[in-house]
Amino acid sequence: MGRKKIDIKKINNKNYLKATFSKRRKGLFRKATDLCCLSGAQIAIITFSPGNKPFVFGHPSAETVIDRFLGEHASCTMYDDDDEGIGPVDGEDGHEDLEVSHDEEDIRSVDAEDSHEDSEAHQEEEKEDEAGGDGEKVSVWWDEPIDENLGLHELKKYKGLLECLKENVASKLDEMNKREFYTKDYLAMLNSEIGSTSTTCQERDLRD
Amino acid sequence: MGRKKIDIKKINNKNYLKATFSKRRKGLFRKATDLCCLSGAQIAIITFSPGNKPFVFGHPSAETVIDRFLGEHASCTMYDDDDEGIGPVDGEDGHEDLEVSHDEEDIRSVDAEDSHEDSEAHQEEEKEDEAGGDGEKVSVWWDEPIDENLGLHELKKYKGLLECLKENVASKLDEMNKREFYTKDYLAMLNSEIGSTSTTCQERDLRD
DNA sequence: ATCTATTAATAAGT
DNA sequence: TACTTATTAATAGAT
Repeated sequence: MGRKKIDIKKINNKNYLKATFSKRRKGLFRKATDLCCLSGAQIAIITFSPGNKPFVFGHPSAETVIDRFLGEHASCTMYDDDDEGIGPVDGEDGHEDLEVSHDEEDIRSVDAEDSHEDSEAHQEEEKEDEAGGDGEKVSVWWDEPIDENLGLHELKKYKGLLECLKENVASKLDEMNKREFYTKDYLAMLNSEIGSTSTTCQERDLRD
Repeated sequence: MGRKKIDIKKINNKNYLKATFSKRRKGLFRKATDLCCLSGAQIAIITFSPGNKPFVFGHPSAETVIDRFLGEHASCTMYDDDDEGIGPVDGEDGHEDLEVSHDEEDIRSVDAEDSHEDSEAHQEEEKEDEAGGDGEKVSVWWDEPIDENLGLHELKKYKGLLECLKENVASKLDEMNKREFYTKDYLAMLNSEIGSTSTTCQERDLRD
């Protein structure tokens, strides 16, 4: 899709790599946004750029979707790494037959890149401590640059921690599910938003 | 992008909704695949369709990326004996300069849909027990019957991708080995996989 | 699921 | 990095 067809293989030129990642990442998030809007599906996208900066997209929020995902296979207590079980995700809903029980519309994404921080945030009901204005790299964890030169070592080191986290998430999620997912009136909010923009998508772009 | 421009707003017609979700979800995953291939970025996408069926894409695996994401935010009870700065946020980054410390190449995704279950999977090093097939809805791609209409088209389509992955793995593996990270012989595995099947991608499709 | 007409995304170039 | 434009890629509607 460009002046010239390109092979889908690893790009080595750093500048080209960055430019391409940036463009395509945006395109990917745009696609996700469209899909969410059209179908009401819940989507979470977590990306670690070539520079290892996290960019995350989520509807209703990355955490919500991730929790649901983890919760659906982590119904038990433990799971070693050998359990790659994308488990039988049937769980709670009997046979929704396309019925979207909770149809909130809220799309958000947060990302961070070396020399470019670009966040697209969308309506939300809470969490909005602030973002941005802290000079250049900002502050809220979910909207943070979050960078560290970690590697597999770190990942390994936190393996246990993560497992613990997963457990917590699993139980929390379970609790949440029992209470009904989210009862917030995203829709109403959304409608008002859509009324003016036809899209719930807002985009912030903080250059460094 | 079609015979006619459509508004990006909630689709109500169920059949149209399903068809659209299906098409676009595939498009989204394809985009993610391309982005991974081109940039080597780690990406995880979790989707819950309108029918609440999970579809997940991950490179190197959804869990890997999710864990990394959660780990970086994990501010809970972590017992890190070595302060390696995974800290939530900031401070200062070492300016990774695009260096991808650990870059295994493996793209996988698993999904399930009411009337359509489609899984695209690629190389992996282990994990292949698991049960999952919990009846009819979901299942784990690596433990599925895979009998019905195999998506040969998809398979062909990923042929080139796999080749690309193999290439990447080769170079990355070399780099990795030097650093002690992973010692597994991904390359050998990859080669045998690609060599024998021309594609490591399997696709299942269960109509309802 | 397939097949085209069209629109959308994007590689290069600026 | 943000635009612009020529092309390719994705996909809406129809089969």
